[in-house]
Amino acid sequence: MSSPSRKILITSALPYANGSIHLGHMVEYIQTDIWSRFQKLQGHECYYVCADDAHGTPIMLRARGEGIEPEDLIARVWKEHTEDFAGFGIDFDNYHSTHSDENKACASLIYERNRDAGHIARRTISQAYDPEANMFLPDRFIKGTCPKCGADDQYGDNCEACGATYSPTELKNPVSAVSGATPIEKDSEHLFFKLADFEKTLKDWHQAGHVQAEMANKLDEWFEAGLADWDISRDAPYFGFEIPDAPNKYFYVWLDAPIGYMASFRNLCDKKGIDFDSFWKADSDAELYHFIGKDIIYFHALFWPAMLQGAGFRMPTSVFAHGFLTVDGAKMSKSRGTFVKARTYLKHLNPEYLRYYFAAKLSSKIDDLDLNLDDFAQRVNADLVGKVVNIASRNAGFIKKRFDNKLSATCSEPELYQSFVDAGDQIAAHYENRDYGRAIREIMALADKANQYIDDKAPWVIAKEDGKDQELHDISSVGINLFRVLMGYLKPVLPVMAADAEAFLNIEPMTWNSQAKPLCDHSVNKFKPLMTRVEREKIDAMIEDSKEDLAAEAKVIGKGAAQNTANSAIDPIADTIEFDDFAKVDLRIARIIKAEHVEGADKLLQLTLDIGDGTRNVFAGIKSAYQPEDLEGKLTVMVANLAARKMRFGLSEGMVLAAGPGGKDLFILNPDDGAQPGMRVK
RNA sequence: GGCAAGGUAGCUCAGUUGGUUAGAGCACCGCACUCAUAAUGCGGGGGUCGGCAGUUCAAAUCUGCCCCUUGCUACCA
Repeated sequence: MSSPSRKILITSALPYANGSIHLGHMVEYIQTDIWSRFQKLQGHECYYVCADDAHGTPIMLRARGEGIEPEDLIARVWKEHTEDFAGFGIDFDNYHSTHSDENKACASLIYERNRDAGHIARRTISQAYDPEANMFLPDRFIKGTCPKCGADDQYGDNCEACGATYSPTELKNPVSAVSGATPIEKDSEHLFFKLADFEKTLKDWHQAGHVQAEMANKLDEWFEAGLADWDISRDAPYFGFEIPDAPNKYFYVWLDAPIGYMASFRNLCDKKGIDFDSFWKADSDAELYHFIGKDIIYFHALFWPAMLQGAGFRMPTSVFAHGFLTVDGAKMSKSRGTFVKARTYLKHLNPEYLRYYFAAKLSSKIDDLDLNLDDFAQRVNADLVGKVVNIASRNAGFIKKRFDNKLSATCSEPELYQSFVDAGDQIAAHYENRDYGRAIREIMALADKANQYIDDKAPWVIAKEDGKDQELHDISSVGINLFRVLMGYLKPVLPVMAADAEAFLNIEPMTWNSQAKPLCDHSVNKFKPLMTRVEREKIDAMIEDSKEDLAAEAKVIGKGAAQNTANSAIDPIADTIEFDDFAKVDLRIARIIKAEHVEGADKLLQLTLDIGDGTRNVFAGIKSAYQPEDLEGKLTVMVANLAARKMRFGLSEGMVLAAGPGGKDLFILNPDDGAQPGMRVK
C-alpha cells in the first residue's frame, strides 16, 4: 500500500503519577503503540508522545504523607512508569511530565489567549474547607455518613453502599480525610472557562466526523444538558502551576493535563529539531490523534478542543476512545488477584503475549475488552506458537540440514506468494481503522493457508526420495518466505518477535512493503525458537502475586488510614453462585495425624491429614495461631480436590479451612462429634 | 432513574443493505501425518442466534415490549 507520506502526532492519555500502571492502562498503550508502529512502518512521519500527569491534590497529599516533596514523588513514579512501558515495548518518541517548563509555558499561553479573547470568567464560590490543614477539600477528601442510607465512611460526592449522590454539605458527620477536622464552608474566587462560547465550534467539529459514532451520541446528550462553565482554578496549597494573573491560585490538574500532550511534543521538537508549529498551528496539515479511555471523553471531546480553538491552535483530527478491561468477565478485583500491575505481569509473562491477545480482540468500538485467562493462554499458544512460528520451525530444519541455510534461487509458488502480499492492503486497512481483531484474523487465515500448503506438499516425504532435492528446497523456501510476509504483518503487534525473525531471516528491519518480493538465493541464520508457550502455572503465579501486592499495599495504607478500616471488619458477602459451583468444591473431614514446623517457613505448618482413603500432605498458613502439638489428633475440614500446589517446601495437596483476620486470630474448622475422616461435607 | 454498548456453539468472537441446511478459532471426539515448540492436515459432534409478540414469501439481521450483563451518569467534570 503506497500512500503519500503523512505527518502524524499520536498521544495516549497521561497516566496519573499517583499510582502504578496496571493491565487496564495497558489496553490503551498497546492499542496506541500498535497504531504508531504501523504508521511508521508505512513510512509516515509519525510521533507518539505521552507524559505523566503529575499535578493535583492527591499527589500533593501523598507526597506529604510520605514525608517527601511532590517533585520527588513524581520523579520516582516517572521512573517506574517509563520502565513499565518499556517492558511492554511501548515505543514513545517522548515521555515527559506535566510538571515541566514546557507545560507551564503552554498552559500559561493557552490560558492567556483564552482570557484575552474573553473566554475566562471570575466569580466567587463556596466550598468545603479544612480549617486545620488550611486547605479547600475536593469531594473525595471528605468522608462521612450517607444522608440517605446511613452508611458510614462514605465519600463526599456519593455513597458506595446505596448509590445515592449528594453534595459534601449534605453528608452527616463530615470529616476531612486530610486532618480529621470538621470541614467548614468558605468563599473563594475561582476562574472559569466559558465552554458555552464554543458550542457551535464543537458541534461542527463533532459533525465533521472527528469522533466515533458512539461518542457522538454521548456528546449530544451533553449538548442537550447545556455546556456549563468549567472551574479551572484551585486555591493554594495545590501542586500545580500558579495562574499568571491570579496569585495563590493554581491551574486545576485537568486543565494542564491535555496540554501535556503539546508540552511533551514541544520537548521532543526542541531535542530533535522538529517544527512544532507545523503540527499545532490553526491551519496545520498534520494529523493529531488522541487515544483515550471512555471515561475521559468529556475532557477530550469538549474542553480540550475548545481550549485549543480559543487559543488559536488546531483541533484534534480524531479522538479515539476505547473501553475498559475486564478479567475473566469481571471488573478487575484486588481480592481476586485480577488487578494485575504491569510490573507484576512482566515478572511472570512475556509482554508480547498480552500485546497479541489485546490486538486480537481490539476493534474501533468503545466496547470493553475481556482478558479471559484460559482463552489468553490457548489463543496465544495456538495462533503464535502453533500456527505462525511453526511455519518457520517446520521448514528451517530442511533449509539448514539439506541446503546449508540457503533459500532456493527462485520462488516456485509465485501466485501463492503474491496472494500473501496482496492481502497486505486489506490488513493495512484494518490496522488503519483500528480493527486490529480483523487484521489478526486475516493474518491467521494466511497462516492456516501456509500450513496447508506445506502439508499438501509433504516435504518430509520428498526428503526421503532421491533426486528431489530441488523440489524439497523450493517447498521449504516458500514456507520460509510465507512466514516472512506474516511476520511483517505482525510487526506492529510483536516488535520483539519480529526483530528475532529478522535476525533469523538475516534481513534488514522490515517495513510494510519490504516483503513485496520473496527472498531467493538468500542465506538465513540458525533458527531459534521465537516464542515459548504460555504456561498456565505462570498465569496462576501472577494472580497469586497480585494478591500479595495488595496485602503489602494494604499494610502501608493502613498506617495512615486506620480510622477508615475500623468499620469494615466484616467482609461483604461475595457474588452469588449456583449450587453447581459449590458442588465443585469437595470438602472432606480430615484427621490431623501429624503436624510439624516447616524449616525456613515463617507462617506455615506442615500437616499430614487422614481423609479415609489415605493421607494428604498440606501446608497451612496457621503457624501464628497454633502449636503443632495442639493440632495432632484433631478433626478438621479440608478442600480435597484443590489442585496440588508446588511450594518451596514441598507439594501441598489441598487446604484446610480457617477463619479470622490472621495473626493469633485464626480458627480452623472443627466438625461436631461423630464425624469421621473421609466424610464429604455437603 | 437516564443514557450507551452488549446478550450468537463449553470459551473468545465474525455475521455486510433481512434470502439457500447460522460461521471461525480454541476446547472436545475420530482419522491421517511425523518436517515442526505433542506442533500440522482432514473429518465430526455441538447452537430454540436472551425471551415474547409483530412486519414479511423470508429475520440472528426490521418494529414493539420484557429479562439479563457491563459501563457512564444522576445537576459533576
